[in-house]
Amino acid sequence: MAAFMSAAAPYPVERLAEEDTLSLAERAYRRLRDSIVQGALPPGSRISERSLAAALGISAQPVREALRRLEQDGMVVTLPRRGTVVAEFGPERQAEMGRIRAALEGAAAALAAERADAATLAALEAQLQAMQEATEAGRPDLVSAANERFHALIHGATGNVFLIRSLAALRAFDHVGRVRALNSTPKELPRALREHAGILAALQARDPETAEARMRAHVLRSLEVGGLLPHRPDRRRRTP
Amino acid sequence: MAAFMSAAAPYPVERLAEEDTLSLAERAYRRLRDSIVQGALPPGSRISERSLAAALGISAQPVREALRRLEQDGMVVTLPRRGTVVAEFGPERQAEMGRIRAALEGAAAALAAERADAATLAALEAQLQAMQEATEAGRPDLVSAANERFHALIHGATGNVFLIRSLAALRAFDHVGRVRALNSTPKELPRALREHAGILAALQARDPETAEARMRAHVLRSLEVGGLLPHRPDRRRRTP
DNA sequence: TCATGAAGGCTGCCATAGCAGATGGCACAT
DNA sequence: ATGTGCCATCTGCTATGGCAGCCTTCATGA
Repeated sequence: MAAFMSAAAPYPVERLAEEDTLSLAERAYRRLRDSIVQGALPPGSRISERSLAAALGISAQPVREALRRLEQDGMVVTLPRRGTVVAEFGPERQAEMGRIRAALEGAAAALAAERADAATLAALEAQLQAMQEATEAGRPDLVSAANERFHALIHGATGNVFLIRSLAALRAFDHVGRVRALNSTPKELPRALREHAGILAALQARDPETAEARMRAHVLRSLEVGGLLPHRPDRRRRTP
Repeated sequence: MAAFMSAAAPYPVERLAEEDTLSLAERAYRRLRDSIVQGALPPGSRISERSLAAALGISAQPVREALRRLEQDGMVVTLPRRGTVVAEFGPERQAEMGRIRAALEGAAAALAAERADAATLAALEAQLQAMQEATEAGRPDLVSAANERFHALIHGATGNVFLIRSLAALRAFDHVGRVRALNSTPKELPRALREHAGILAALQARDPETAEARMRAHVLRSLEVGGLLPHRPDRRRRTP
């Protein structure tokens, strides 16, 4: 049970909120989510509200809330009066979640193109610049951080709670696959940079359709690089 | 507080599970959600865990869980130690949720095209037939019911919990607008029928791209008919 | 040997009680 | 009349305990 005592978590965006002021349920949720995506809690692991609460040193109530959220995210499945188990997500599950994320990121980009204010656009430009410098410096870790912030800014620009929460869960889901994609080939970093620039251009031009298409293609291609989706050179076949 | 005592709920799909065996939290969630989307709890209404629990005749714990889920759905917003309030969702919010739903429904259709089994395809054909007959009989209510089941079948065919839950929340969100769209003009029913037929054809052809495109267009157009999105005759402008 | 069933230990679920933080009003001083 | 500090009262949040199902187990009987 020492897994829950791990210190760091790889999602700097959410760290902005003070760790101490967060509710116990929220902390338990993030901790469990990180433990699952990092493999500390492999699929099939049985999770008991009581024992987990004891391991975390808190009551069973916040733990229960955290498990409920994880269930909504599809990370655990609980049979009533039976137990809660970490869900199985093999490659096909990962691919599913990735395609769903591509769709939602596209919708977020479209909405952001309509209502992003000047400050947000400036912040996006700053993150793009940071990504550029990190790319030239050959620092994939900094690129990854700027990448996360870039997307988080777009999510926030929509002002839609449902979208923000869903995308936060989905991005946490395949965070590991995303950094792996960035480190795959040396050509990957500048390509991601170019795509981000294209997305930002569409946002500045207030063009929802283009922003959505580019963002969607960006996510899908990063999934292919990460090995979660098969490469599809031909996407033009149609049904009569 | 008699609003929570209302009997019927307009989502026949979820009624398949026995009402008695559902947890109190689940029942409270659906009840509150229906009360909100039907306007019984207008935006800005303050909701107290305790008083609401007393009105429902249950403890505060299940009510709290229901409120957390509604918060994830973006229907309520709660300030810590301050209170919970029904969120404001004017036309622009409705439009947002509609576009998000279009994106997710598209993803669901794409996944369903890959892994829907023969039984599901047959069931979809049956619902299409039912929709056809209801259309010819001039029964918009039956068309609406078959419509909901058609989409629910596709959602279930994906086998993705996250997708299923998200779409259930989104569809509950603008259920009223959807029936209004179906009853808008007499040409609407056969058009929806044709679009469904086209989607099913793409599913049977195992063509994810076409299925996604058609489903997405179908949802977007129904949103336009419902007045939630402006009509966009030209969608081909691009950013250089 | 094998079916059976009762008991104990699990599980998630719910009710109750009490906590700290936030709010509004009121008395008081300026 | 206005600013100020205190207190009753509200809120969401958490801890504790007990409930009803589910599952395993082992003694009992045929």
